[in-house]
Amino acid sequence: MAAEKRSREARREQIAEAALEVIARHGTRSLSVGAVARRIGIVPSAIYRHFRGKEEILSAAIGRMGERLLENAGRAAAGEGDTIPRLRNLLRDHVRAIREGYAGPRIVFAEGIDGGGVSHRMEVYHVIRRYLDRVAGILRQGQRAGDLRGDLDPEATAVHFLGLIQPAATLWYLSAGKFDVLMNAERSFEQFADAIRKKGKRQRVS
Amino acid sequence: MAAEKRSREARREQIAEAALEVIARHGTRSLSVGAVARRIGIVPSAIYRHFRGKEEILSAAIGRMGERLLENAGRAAAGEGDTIPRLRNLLRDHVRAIREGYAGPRIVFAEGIDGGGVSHRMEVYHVIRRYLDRVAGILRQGQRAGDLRGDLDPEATAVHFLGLIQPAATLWYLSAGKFDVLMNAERSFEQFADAIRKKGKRQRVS
DNA sequence: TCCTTATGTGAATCCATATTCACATTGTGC
DNA sequence: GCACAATGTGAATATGGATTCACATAAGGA
Repeated sequence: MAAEKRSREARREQIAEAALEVIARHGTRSLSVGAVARRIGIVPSAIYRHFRGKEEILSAAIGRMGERLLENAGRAAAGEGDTIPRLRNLLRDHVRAIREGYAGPRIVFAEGIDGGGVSHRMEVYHVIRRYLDRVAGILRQGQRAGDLRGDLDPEATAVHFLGLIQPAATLWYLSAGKFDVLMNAERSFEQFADAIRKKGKRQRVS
Repeated sequence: MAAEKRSREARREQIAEAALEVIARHGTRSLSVGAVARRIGIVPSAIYRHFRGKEEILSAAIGRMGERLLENAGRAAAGEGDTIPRLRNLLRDHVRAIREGYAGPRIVFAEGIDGGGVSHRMEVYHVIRRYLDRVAGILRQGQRAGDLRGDLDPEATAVHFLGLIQPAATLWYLSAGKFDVLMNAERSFEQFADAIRKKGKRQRVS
């Protein structure tokens, strides 16, 4: 039973997407060339027509995952209104992504990824760093707008923001979805918001 | 070159410890029966005299790791004086463990662990939950002592506490130690402390 | 329509890892 | 000292995954 041929571009996209889906569904450790091929409906060796090997697939998948993560943060950065609700919305986006089973949160928040060398770690690291820069940007905006304390360090606070969701995500994955990620993330967020809000500051009307 | 024979008990301890050392040094994905055996200086098949298989080694390693994590939290719980410095000390213990290269943080904070089934995920999950219960206990003590806000939810706040260090740890591992885990964890901690401290409360003298 | 190239298939190869098994050696108890 | 059990060794086996390779087929261009 021969699969339909696809153009190089189309197949590369499909392969990278299938890799993310395998990760999302079964975890990063279950990613194999075979699993990706099966998901698409081709044989494993066909994959090598489009990617030089597993390492290249991983890089493509990480790149994709990173774009989506940055999109989320970019949306929050581009939004209008008071900073804290925007950050809350970003947090909720992450919770939604976790629950709906996207691969990005699983890689970043819970399991890491490794296909044979340091290079993927650095790729994931740079994805996270770029994301944190985005969040730090939002925090700086908030400071300029007078929503947030002027004395907070945007970079370190962005790391803290990431920590509002990471443990909840980890526990959600470990418990196969039983842990209440939303409630915990939001409770943590309220404490965080309390700490970063400029004192005496009321919420601006958006 | 024959290795010295060891009693069952001694060897089991040695194997479990070697497993944690392999993880600490090279990450959870590099754990193999062979790597453990090499670390000890015996052949891989000798391992099966003492453990039924890799899965049992993993369980022993997770158990050990869990005990150490709980010890740390237990020390903070048993300490005296104001709650917030005790939590800060606990946080610093974690940072130290990360930097000194213990396996526990690597498993819990960054990479997870998997040897073939759901069972290890649940083991790690339970380790973390027991740890969080310990931290929640410290928070309750703090509430009763009047150090902390009475309206904070101890369980959710314990999750937040975990989030003060987890992203920093993840980034530290991903960057092979380049990320400043201490500074970031402490900055996050200051915001956290601000949010949970009972208002108008001065630090008790210990 | 024909030819060439791109892509898919199926078999084979290689490698690493987990594990079993038969033999060897050491340590303990009588 | 001897016998037995426990533990270590080294070879073999099984499995899964990554990858290569020769052949097959489809698609695009002349």
